[in-house]
Amino acid sequence: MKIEEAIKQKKFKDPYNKALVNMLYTNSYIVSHQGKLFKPYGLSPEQYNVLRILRGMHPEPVTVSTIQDRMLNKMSNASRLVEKLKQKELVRRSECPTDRRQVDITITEEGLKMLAELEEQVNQFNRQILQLDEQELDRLNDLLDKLRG
Amino acid sequence: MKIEEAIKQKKFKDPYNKALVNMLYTNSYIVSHQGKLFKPYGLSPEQYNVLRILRGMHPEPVTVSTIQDRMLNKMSNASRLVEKLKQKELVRRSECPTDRRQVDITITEEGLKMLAELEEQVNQFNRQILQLDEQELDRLNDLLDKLRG
DNA sequence: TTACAATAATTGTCTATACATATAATAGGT
DNA sequence: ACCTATTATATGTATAGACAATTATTGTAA
Repeated sequence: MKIEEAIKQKKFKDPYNKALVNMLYTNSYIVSHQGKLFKPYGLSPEQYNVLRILRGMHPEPVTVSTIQDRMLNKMSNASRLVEKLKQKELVRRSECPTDRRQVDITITEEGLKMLAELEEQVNQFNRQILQLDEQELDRLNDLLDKLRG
Repeated sequence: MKIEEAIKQKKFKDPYNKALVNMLYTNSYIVSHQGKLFKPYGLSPEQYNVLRILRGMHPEPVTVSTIQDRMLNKMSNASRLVEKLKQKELVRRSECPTDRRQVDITITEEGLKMLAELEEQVNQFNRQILQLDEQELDRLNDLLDKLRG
């Protein structure tokens, strides 16, 4: 469906405005569906992302600031997300031996198990939610990379 | 900057995963900059969007559910956003004469004035934040429209 | 070594999203 | 007219995003 129909706006000021609106709308479309996928597991999309980051380094621990660096949303609060994951026993925190300011975060076995359970569903979801073929995905990735300058 | 560098992830499972991550990351990039633009005016991006919707219909009033329909984020809470705008006297609420369940929302003169002040800044912002030429913007719009199926 | 700047993480506050539920008014069928 | 379903809006609650401020620790330079 064209963005004009989706938000019932016939005209846009210029292609810049249209593309910006289209980005925001499409993101909201993706995120709202994604939320439903993770909900049965009691995870938010950002919590899932943090688990992915931790698994990528496992069994090495990762500091909170490194998590922050790699998060999709740089402004979100890694400290609090980690706290939520810890309450669910999906991650472990320990004082960093070389720098007492830092906190080492490690994914637990339960965390890894949850990711494994989600793996196939997430792959299917990605294919379903993005109705593009591989060539179009490549073009989209290029355009987004260029968009950010 | 390529998405791989931006979030320091060397590889992605497949192009679907990469495009999804790229969408989320790029959206976050846009929204965080957009927030700074509106902040001096005490508006959030969604509040701005609601004002735009109301201006589009002015001087006709618009019901809360119509606003909801046209919002970029369909899951957000139009009722509360309108309440915030009313506190700033940027919109007016009045009972709909033909259906007492509905509430007619109209943008005030102050609301129109604020939009007018923002107009040029927003246009410049859109051009700055999207580092693409017009042909690329068209392609991006097409891909996003197709993406949503 | 002491003083000050820089860094890592946490906490507080406001706004917004997501979603469930509540309240009130209207529409439709009998 | 009456009952019920639907619709429009509002409200409650949990999570998250944006951003300022705080605390604790480390680095650095006089």
